[in-house]
This record gives sequence, C-alpha cells and structure tokens, in this order.
Amino acid sequence: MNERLEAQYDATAELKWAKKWKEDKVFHSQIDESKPRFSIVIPPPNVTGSLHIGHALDLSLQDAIVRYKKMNGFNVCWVPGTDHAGIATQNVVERALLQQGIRRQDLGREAFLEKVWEWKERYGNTILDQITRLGCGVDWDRLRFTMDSVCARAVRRAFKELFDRGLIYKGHYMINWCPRCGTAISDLEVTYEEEDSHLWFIRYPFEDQKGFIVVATTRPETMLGDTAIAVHPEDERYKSVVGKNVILPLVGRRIPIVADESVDPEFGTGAVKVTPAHDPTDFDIGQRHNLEPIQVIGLDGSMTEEAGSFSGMDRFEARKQIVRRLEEQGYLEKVEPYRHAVGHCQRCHTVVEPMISDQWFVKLTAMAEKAKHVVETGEVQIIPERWVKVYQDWMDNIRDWCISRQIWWGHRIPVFTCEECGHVFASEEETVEKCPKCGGSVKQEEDVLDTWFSSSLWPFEVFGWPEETEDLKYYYPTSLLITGYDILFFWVARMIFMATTLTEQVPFKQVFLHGLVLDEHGQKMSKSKGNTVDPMDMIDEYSADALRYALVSAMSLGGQDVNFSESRVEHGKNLTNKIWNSARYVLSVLEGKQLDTAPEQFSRADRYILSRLEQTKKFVNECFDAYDFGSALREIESFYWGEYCDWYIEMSKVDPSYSTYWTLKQVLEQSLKLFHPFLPFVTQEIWDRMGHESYLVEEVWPELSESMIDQEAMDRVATMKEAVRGLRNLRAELGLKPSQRITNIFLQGEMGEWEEFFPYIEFLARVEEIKHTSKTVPNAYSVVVGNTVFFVPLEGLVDIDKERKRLQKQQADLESRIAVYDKRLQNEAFIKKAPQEVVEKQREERKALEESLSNVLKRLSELGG
RNA sequence: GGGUGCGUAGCUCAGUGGUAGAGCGCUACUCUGACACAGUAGAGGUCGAAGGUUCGAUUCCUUCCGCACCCA
Repeated sequence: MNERLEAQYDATAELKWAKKWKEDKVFHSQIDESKPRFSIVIPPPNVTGSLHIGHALDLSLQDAIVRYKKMNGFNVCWVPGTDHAGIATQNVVERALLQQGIRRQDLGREAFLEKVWEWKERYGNTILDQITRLGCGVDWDRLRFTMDSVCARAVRRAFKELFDRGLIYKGHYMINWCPRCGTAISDLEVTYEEEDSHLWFIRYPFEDQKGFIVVATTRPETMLGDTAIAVHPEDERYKSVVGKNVILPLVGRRIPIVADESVDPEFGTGAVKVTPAHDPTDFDIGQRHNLEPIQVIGLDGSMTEEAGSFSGMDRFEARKQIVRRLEEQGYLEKVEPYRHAVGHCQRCHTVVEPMISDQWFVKLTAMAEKAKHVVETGEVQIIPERWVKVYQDWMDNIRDWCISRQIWWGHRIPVFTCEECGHVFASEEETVEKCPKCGGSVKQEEDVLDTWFSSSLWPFEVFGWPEETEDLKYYYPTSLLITGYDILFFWVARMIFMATTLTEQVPFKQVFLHGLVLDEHGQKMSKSKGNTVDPMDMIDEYSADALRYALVSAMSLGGQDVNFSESRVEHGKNLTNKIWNSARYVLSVLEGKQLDTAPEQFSRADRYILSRLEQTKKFVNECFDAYDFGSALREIESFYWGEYCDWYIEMSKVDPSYSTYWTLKQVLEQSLKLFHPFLPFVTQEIWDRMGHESYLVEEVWPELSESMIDQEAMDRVATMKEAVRGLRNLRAELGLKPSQRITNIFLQGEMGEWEEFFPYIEFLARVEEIKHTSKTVPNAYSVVVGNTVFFVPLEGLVDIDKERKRLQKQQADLESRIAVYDKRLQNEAFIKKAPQEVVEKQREERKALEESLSNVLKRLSELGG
C-alpha cells in the first residue's frame, strides 16, 4: 500500500490521468484477429465549437461503453474527429474578418479559405482538449477531420459514384433559401415556428371590370409575382369564374383563374393567389398550369427589379408598403389576425425564402428502400425501438436532398464542365486539367456540398474508404453508434442510406439514441433564455467525474430527455468523495496485510456483502447489455454507499478476521471496477494509490460467481438491520446522544439466530452488552422484531406512558398492514387464481407481521394497557 | 392535422401486476474509531382524471385533461 490518502479527494488528479491515458496510448487499437472487436465512431462535433452539455452526455455514455467493453476483453476502437461545419464555420470566420473591415469577397475564394484553415488550426483543438478533459478514451492516432485528405477523397468518390449511377442530379427547382447565409439549405435545416401574423384579404378585379374575386394571403408582398388565382375544382362558389382573367392590383398584369386540387376551400375565401416563384405549393400549381414564375424577391431578401417601385426594398418593409398601397387603392378587403408556422433557418434564425434555383440533389427514393430494409431485418438495430417507426415514416415520405451550398468552406462539388465540348462529368481526382473526352479546358462547379453529405460517410471514411484498407475490413461495419435522437434524420438516417448504397454494408449494427439535456425545469437550453450550462464550468467547479455522474445517473431506459441540475453534479462530487474516503479507511485497515489467498471460511457478514456484490454485478452487466446506463450507475452507487459503506464497513470494525480484511479488499476493488466506466478518474486514482501499477481500464471486469450468493446470509443480515434500526429509533426517541451507551439490553427469543450478530448490534446500536432472557424484563422499553423482543431497561428513564404510546403506534401500523393481507388472503378468488408461490409469500409475510403484532400486544398487556 | 413521449414526495426524477423509491430541500440529534462533500432518526405521496381487463392496477388497455417534442 502507498502512503495514506488525504482526508479529501482532490479532483486535480483528473488532469494527470487524462494526460496519461492519452500519452500512453491506452486507448489505441490495433488490428488483432484473436480478440472480439468493438468499434464506434464519435459523432463529430463542430470544429470551431466548444463542448456543450449535450456532447458531455453523449461522450460520457460512449466512454462508459468503451471502458466496459475494453474491460470485457474487446479490442475497442473509438474514432475521434471533428466536423468542418460549412455554414457555421464560414459565418464565424466571416464575422471575425468583418471586425477588421474585410469582406470575404474582398479576399476571394482562395485567400478566404486560407483564413478559414488558419482559424481551424488555431481554434480547432479546443473541443478536442475538452473531450480529453472529460476523460474520453478515444484512439487519438485515428483522429479525423471531415475536410482532411482522407475524408475529401471519400467525398469525391461518393459523389462520383452516385453521380455516375444517376443518383445525383442538378435541377432547377424550388429550394429553401436563407437570405442571411446566402445559400440554399435542405428541408431539414428549416425549423417551423408558430407566429402571430395576419391574413390579408385582397380584391383582384375581373378584367371586364365587373366585380372582383377576393383572395386571402399571409404573404402580400409576393403578390407582385402572382401569375394566377387558383380555386378548388369542386368549389361551387367559383365554378363559374374558372377560366376568367383578373387584373393584378398595383401591377396591372392580366392573370387567369385556374382550378387546382391542391387548393383548400376552407382556407380564407377558398380562392388563393399563385406565386410560382415564391411558394412550394404554388410552384407545383405553376408546373401543372404552365404558369410563368416571376421572381420578385432576390437572394439577399430584397425586392427585385420585377417589383417595380418596390424594387430594392427589404421583403418585410415591402409587405408593409404593399399593404398600405392596396389599402389606399381600395384593394384591401379586410385583415384578420392569423397564427401560422413560419420557416426559419435553423442556423441563423432568419425567415427562409422559398426560391427557384439551380441546385444539386440526391435522389433518395431507391436509397431509402435499402435503408428501410436493413432496419426491418434488424441488420441495423435502433434502440430504443420506438424510433424505428419514426425512422421508417421518414424514409417512406422522403424527398430528394438538396446538397449544394452557395458558400466557400466545404467540399467543392467535384463536377466539371468542358469549356470546349460541354461534357459534364464528376471526378474523383482532386484537380482536373483537361476534358477526358476532347482534352479541352474544364471548369469546376463553384458550390460546395452540404456538410451532412460528408458526415454521412463518417463511419466508413474514417477507416480509409474507398481504399480497401485493413482497418476498413477489420473495424467496419462499426458495432455501435451513440447519439441524440435530434439528429436521427440529419445524420443517422443519412449514414444508413449512404452506407448501404456505397459500401453495401450497414454503417453500424446498433444505434443507441439518447435524450437531450434540458435545464432543471425541463426547458430547452438556449442562449436567449440564458439557461445554458457550460460543462467546462461544471468540470472546473466539481470535476469531470461529478459531471458525468450527474448526466448518466439521470438517464432512464426509455431514452427520456435529461433534466440537468447542478445539485446532481454536487451529489456526484459527494459520491466521489465518499468513494475516496471509504477507500482511505479500508486501505488504512489493510495496511501491511497479505491478502493473496482467499479465506477458507467467511463470516455471515462477509457472505452477506459478497452476495450483494454478486447481485449487483449481475444487474450491472444486464444494464450494460441493454444500454441502461442510468440504472447501472444508480445500482452500483446504492450498493456501494448503501450497503458496503453503511453496513459492511461498519460491521467490519467489530472484531475483524482475515476473511473480513480479504472481503473488504475484494469488494472495494471490484466496486472500483464497476464504477470505472462512469467515474474513470477517482477510481483510477484510488487504484493507483492502492499500489497497482496498471490502468484500471486494462484490468478484467469482475467475473460473476453466482455460487457466492447466500440467501440466508442476506436474510439474516436484513433481520439484524431491522433490530439495529429499531434500537436506533428508540435511542432517537429518547434523545440519547451517540456518546451515551446503553449498558445492557436483554433479548427474548431464539438465541441461536441472534448470537452471532450480538457484537454487531452492540456496536451499531451503541449497547454495552446483550444478554439473553427467558422472561419479560420489567420496567424496560422494548423493540419488537418478529418473534424476538429486545428489552431496554434504562435506570430511572423508563416512562411507561411513553412506552405504551410507542407500542400502540406500532400496533396500529402492524394491524393496518395485516388487514391488507387478510383482505387478500380471505378472498377465495385470490387463493384460487393467484399463483401458488404468490399466495405462499403473502402468508409468510403476514405471519411475520403477526408475530411482531402478538409480541407488541403481549407487551402492552404486561404494561396494563 | 398526424405521430411520439411525459404527468409518481415541496423540487428534479427512478421504478414496479401484489399496500411506492432516490437525490436535493425540510425537522431533530451528532465532529461516534474513513467521510459534516458525513452519520443517525424523522416528516412528507388517494403514483393527472374517469372507465375497463384482473383475484388484485400506480403498473396493462381505452377515453379524457394537461405539458413537451417531431412531422405536415
């Protein structure tokens, strides 16, 4: 044993171990055919970002399973890395440059990208350092970045393959445009929010000047681009006007009234304006009726030349002005308050503008079929299972994926057009000089790919795909993916269809989706609400172990969201200190003792704690297999604190023998191992202080030896605890201080069942001596435990009235409990229909209560009550 | 509108077909031989509402109410 442990755990030890694990490459994995393998890839965080509380949970879970698997003999490979986060990163760097008065356009593409790389080199390690600090056992030798050469190669290959197979195409369609980010975004990147707005009712006069038709709209500013009015074909109110023309107010354009199934007769007046250039539904109507799209809102969100006198005006200002103009000219019929969902850019929160533009798309219908199939067959298992349906529904209703982005930071689309012969082709090469057909000069596409396109290749690109590397063959498909359910569509689903299409394998065999971390009142954390928690602050204040405890212990099997509370972190710190202190005590007791051979005989107390340890181990293993991390951790804690510390260590202070010391050590060591996946630091530090040279994570996970389970030992100790609690309760009621020892008490009952526990009871209940008695002891308090009565005579202190009240209270309690059993046991249907063992158990439980009750009644009658 | 999840102690949450548990908070006592970041004792709950299934429901089913999230 090493030097004594300090009275309090100093969590700065964490820094030392985090560094050592990394430096000693403890988590480096190499191909080893002789071992079962376990591979897992990190969900790559944004390279310019920093660790947030959701990452902390996700990483804590991954680290727990990684350590657990490693201790169970698996060749574990956890691949770390970061994501280039196209739009987000570009925004960050642009903003920084603007502070110096530089616009990216001033620099030009090449120079700007250099700046972004510089930024990445400078700040990109922040989050990696934080992952280290959290204690994550990743394989640093396999660190990847979604823009590094290996990933870039994979992206080009994936693109080319899909392009050549006709699964990627360029098209002129309606997409979601973010005017602030200046790029197209995918459907998933639009978040809809309910907003209070208005429904404007506008009169469109018939061209013959005889009356008008009223349409309702939420977006009056787009009316400048209207090229029709649409009504439902079955709508009786409008049947007669279909085919007629109206004159567009403010513009004077003549536009037709068309009939289209997509119109909802319940909405507004049942007649709607059609703006094919600025609304997805209208775009479809336009296609069906050959309507010309007129773009009146530009890419920057201001009105175009087509908007006439409103040209150059911001779209929201234009809305106000147009409404005013309509009102002035008598076209505005009425305005009603209206609540509707408005699409915002997920990243910058700007209201997105549906626009028609040239973009690149991935054709998903066929790919989705495969992706659905592998989940149906169980090749990919989604856990918890309820997400399967959500996944399948999304695959069923999938739409093509817009993957081009009008930004510079990202993987530039590897498509080239020959300037001579017009040949368009995708290439896997980083640079292409000449057209493969005619040798003419070529021009590459300007746009870059959606970041999620490269992320979707992550599980195989990190192992070197498309090269058939040894790593790829050995580690892929990966064993498990752990991530939040919020990126089920964004990432998980896309990885599955990309993997099944490109590698013809699944990306991972299982995917565990955990909940999100919310604030302590179940609210989403957001900067605007000011309820965010910085995990690094928690680590600094309480330790990484404490933070991990707070997050993981709050997990439930169903993958519910986790409400984060700082008091839980504090408790985590208290727990680490409790482990530390108990170890400190045990080590001091074990100092200088040789405990290499297992004892031949165990005491009842030893067998009790060893039995509970076995039960705990079994339960914890089951939890790990079911990814029920929260239960596992809570179970270990309650065993260690509630049984080992509270009872066994206390009992071990009474006349310890060799088997006591051996058991103390065994339980401590095995508990440290059980705790280790969750609290890697404090357990490693103690392990080290115990004199072990090894890393705990390289030790073998405690093996089950269920033959150690001794039910009788557990039952007897449970009864002993009951007696101790009864005596302590009496002490508390009498106001006895811990320092006041009771001289002696008398036991009336079966001596044989109790004798071996006398020393423990004496110690735990602070009694000088327990003696046996066959007769009632007069003038004494009593504690009834089943068929046993402990008499507690206290010189001059026994208040008969008080004693009577205590017993009456116990009587009432026992009677009410027995009544419940009686009701059940007197019910014939219960006796007949309930399983025999249940009936038997009820009878036994009732009998135990009855024994206590009869003793209580006997005491009362002796007291003349 | 469709879907999913959740309503259990003052707060935050576990959990179970056989009269409910933890942490924090609260009350009282205690620096008792590792731990006051602790110990001991205690108070506190008709497990959202109503039906149904069952010998028995907080647990399973249905409906309703409330909250949250996802999709359209």
